[in-house]
Amino acid sequence: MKQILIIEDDPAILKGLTASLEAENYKIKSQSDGEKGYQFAKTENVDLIILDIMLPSKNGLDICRDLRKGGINTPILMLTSKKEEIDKVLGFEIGADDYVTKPFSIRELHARIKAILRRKSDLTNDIMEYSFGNIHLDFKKHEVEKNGSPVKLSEMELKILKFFIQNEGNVISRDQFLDNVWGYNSFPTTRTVDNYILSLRKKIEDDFSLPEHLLTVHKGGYKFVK
Amino acid sequence: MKQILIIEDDPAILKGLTASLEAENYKIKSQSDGEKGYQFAKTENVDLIILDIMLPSKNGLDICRDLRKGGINTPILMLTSKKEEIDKVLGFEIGADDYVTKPFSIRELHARIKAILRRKSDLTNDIMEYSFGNIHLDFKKHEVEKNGSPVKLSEMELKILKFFIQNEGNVISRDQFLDNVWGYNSFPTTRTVDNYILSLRKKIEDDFSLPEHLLTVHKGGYKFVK
DNA sequence: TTCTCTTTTACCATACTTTGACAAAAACTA
DNA sequence: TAGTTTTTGTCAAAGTATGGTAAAAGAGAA
Repeated sequence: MKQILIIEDDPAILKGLTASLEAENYKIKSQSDGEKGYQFAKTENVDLIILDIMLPSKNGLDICRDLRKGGINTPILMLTSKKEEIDKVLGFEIGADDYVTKPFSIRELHARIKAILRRKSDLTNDIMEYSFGNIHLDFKKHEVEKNGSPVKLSEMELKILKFFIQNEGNVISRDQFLDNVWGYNSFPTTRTVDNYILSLRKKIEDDFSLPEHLLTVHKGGYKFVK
Repeated sequence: MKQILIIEDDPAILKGLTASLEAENYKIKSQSDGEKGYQFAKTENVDLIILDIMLPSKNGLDICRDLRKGGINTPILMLTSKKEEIDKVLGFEIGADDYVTKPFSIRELHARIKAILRRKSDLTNDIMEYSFGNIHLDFKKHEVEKNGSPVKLSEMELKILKFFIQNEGNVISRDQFLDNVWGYNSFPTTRTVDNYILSLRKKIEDDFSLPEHLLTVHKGGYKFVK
């Protein structure tokens, strides 16, 4: 079971968070004071730290930065009140992995937690390059080649392809696509997914009507094979 | 079929919601009074609660918090009128799983409902791979092999086989199949089951007329032996 | 504006699901 | 035991849902 450390001073929030996350099968530890939380995070081994920006005695940003300085790479998820604050949170300066701005739903929080944990544990998540068939992908450069010549993929198409690759061989339902590629705040039709599959097939399959890599699984969704 | 409890005092909204969600194949129960809704939620077993924040006699926030305090973890989706209100709604303090702000589209609501329900059911992970005789199954990849070579099973066939495996050795009546594999919302003939058994036997037995794994139990149903 | 990317819509083809008919087997009757 | 009834096996055809596809509508950026 994954362990999560919550550093939060508001007892109401802490209690609610703890209950919700325990219900999702995480083991929760908590600290309500910034300095204590920092010490705890430094010494104890947890899988994820949820950190409120506003804290007594040592604020969240400082904790985060100091942990990173001290070589602690435990993933950190920040709770912030205002959108503006987040600019600093992410990136090198502070080093948090993700953030949610209040108000947020448990669903969103949990989705982000899962995403962070997955990212950390799953090497395929930060694939930068990948090849299959006569296709070569460079996610970093946002470049795709088929038989050596460039093919233009849109942002969405690339994301979908990446998700395919991360789940190579497994059936992925249209809803899974919507959840994972589109996220929790947009709700296109499942048919939208079909259309992306179509255009991806046209771009990367030799014959889009006889796909070899992006296969349909009737009543299941799609799956990618190398 | 998933059951949803709607706690909402505005009859117009309630009626609309009920109709829309019933059309999406949910079973709807409703309460228009806060206190009654709370009692109902506490005693009856539903899969999801949709809760308006503004209610007579006991408001939505209180209901939500009290349910959580009482150890009830049924997912809750809040309906709020103004963005501002949700500050408090948030999972932490109150314990709702998600929220939508009015006005909202049915499609969004439904997408969120699906997402919440899916998340809950994700936790009950089941068999992903299984082998018996010369058959190997991979439910995640949706692949079946007999003697190492691939066999095509439809979604239904796979579900049935899975149900067989989950009840290995036990006699399963045709009605049990219909209830568990088809669900409570479709009513095929029991003959339909026979037909699936037939096609499964053809696909996985060495001699479909002398089955070794999918056995007939006269007057009882079928049973699976490894 | 135009251009590009995203999403919806609608129609069609196809694969899957279900039904119905009849044959075969098993169980019951007397 | 044979005759009758019930249950199951099997196939082919009908019915339905799902996916493929193109084209149009919407959204957003340049």
